[in-house]
Amino acid sequence: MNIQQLSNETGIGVDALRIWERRYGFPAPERDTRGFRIYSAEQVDELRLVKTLLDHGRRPGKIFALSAAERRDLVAQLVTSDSTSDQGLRKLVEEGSPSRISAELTARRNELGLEAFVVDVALPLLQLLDHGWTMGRINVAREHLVSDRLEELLKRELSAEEDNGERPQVLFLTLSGERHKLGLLLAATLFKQAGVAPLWLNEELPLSEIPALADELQVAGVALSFSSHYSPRQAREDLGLLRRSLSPRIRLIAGGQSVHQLPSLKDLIISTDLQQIPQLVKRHFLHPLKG
Amino acid sequence: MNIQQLSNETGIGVDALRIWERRYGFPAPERDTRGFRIYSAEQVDELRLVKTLLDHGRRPGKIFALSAAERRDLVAQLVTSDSTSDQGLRKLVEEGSPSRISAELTARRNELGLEAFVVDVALPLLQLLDHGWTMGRINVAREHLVSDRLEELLKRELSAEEDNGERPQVLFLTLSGERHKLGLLLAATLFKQAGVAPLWLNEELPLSEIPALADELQVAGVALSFSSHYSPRQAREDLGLLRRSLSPRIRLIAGGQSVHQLPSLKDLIISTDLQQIPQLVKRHFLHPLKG
DNA sequence: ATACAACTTTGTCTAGGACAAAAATGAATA
DNA sequence: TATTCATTTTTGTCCTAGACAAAGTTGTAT
Repeated sequence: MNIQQLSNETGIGVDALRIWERRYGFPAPERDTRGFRIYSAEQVDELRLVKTLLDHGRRPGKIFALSAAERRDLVAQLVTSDSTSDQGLRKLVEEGSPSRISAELTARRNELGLEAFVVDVALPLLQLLDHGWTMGRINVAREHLVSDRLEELLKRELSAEEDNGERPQVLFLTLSGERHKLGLLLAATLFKQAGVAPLWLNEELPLSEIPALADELQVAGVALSFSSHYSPRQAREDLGLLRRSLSPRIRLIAGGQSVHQLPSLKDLIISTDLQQIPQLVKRHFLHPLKG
Repeated sequence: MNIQQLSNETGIGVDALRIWERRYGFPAPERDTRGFRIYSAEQVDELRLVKTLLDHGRRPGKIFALSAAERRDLVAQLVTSDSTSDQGLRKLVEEGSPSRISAELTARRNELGLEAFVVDVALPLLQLLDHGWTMGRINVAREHLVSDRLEELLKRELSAEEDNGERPQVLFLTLSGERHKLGLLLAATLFKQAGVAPLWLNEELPLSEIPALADELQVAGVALSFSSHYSPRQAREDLGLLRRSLSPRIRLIAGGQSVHQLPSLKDLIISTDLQQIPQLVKRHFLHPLKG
């Protein structure tokens, strides 16, 4: 695998890969006849672990000071503890066929109702996927297979017709560079359940486009999420800028890893817990004066 | 805008941008205090046009020999869909509300049937969006708003239950780094209409994961698309590698800009025309012995 | 404990060079 | 005239190595 492909697969920049080799001597790929780097499958796996550690806030200097085994242990420690006791769910993730997965998820959704499904099935499922993937228990393909079925189900819920037409509209989207959308999708589903009309924008949008769009669509709020891939600093800066350029009557809601320990900004709603979304919606959208 | 952002927006590689400046003196961006390139909005627009010309087969040497006005004229000439006579569609793109867009698209789909809808509405719509965007007529937000509604509709078609269970399964996906999925989604819809059972993977997948997945799912084929953002060179290499690592009985289908002028590989089906998908499916999937 | 200054780490940019692959050109042949 | 083949030109992706601001860490003084 060449350096460009590796960069695509891991999300680590080409320049970073080269300078790590210069400074830390790792990764040290083979070279082809032209002197071009060729990375082995083992190096790719190793770099995936490195990326996970980076996403959890460790710095390269520390990471490369560890042995491969120590890195593995550390990752195991950091990744959300694998305490999901739902064996059915685990089995589904590890070996279910696409149609089995869809069927099982749909069955659970109907049995539990949407709200309980999101909190007790969808969220644990995401954690299971995340954990299984970083530890190498399940491969990327498997992860996508499962998460795509969940996404399909949730999107269907989102686009289903509602009873009345006078709900406040809320725009759900991610900024350019933020590719993790499933968490936000869970939130959007709960928002809908709680009484708003979610408008889901699937594609990432440059910050500068948002104020005009929100204005044009006359939404009551804009909800964003920032996964661990997004630097917290950047998230804070973006949210500040967005708050200032957005009309004051439009509520701004942020969620996701990178926003958990954010010093709260003025007129910014931070949502760290899916379970509190119903209250959040009531307070900020349905009975705004009582809040 | 810095060089990395520009590269993301235009799909032109960072190295290409720098070497064009070295060789042709264009683009010649301002520099900040550190000597870093800063591209102006005009240069970004200009480079979008350049990219369009490249995608139409012109070579940089020729492109940069032209004046800005000549380039604009040439693009106007080359871009097909300005001739889309469907004024309703154009108006919808430029000023329809999300719900209006969804309603209109659904109405047309029901009126025309799926096949005609894809060919006569969805495809022209994509071209209209692409054209409007390259010429600066519509902004990113608007483009996403419209394309997301179309995506929603098509996904619903894809996940709708079919009559019988014995269709050959085909896996639809894009490789890591390829983010344009709508063209492939149109194709998948037509594949379904023509009698295969499409399995849509929404998230990009590393090449190396595909053979095992295809095997596990027992699919009859794998379909990929490569937009103009994907370098044709890379596309060819990837397809060659995939062909070699995929079980020979699994058909491999490729589509998209970057694959149009590809010297045909052995045992690779290249699909450049949506209209021919029904025949393609018949020949390769339904009556494979007659082909 | 908190604030501030000094130091260290890090990734993204810079420049210019090399070279294979693709495209264009030209010459020779059918 | 059309087709093949060899040569030349064009082109983008990789290479090395250096610079520096921004982010993170440490140490000191309040």
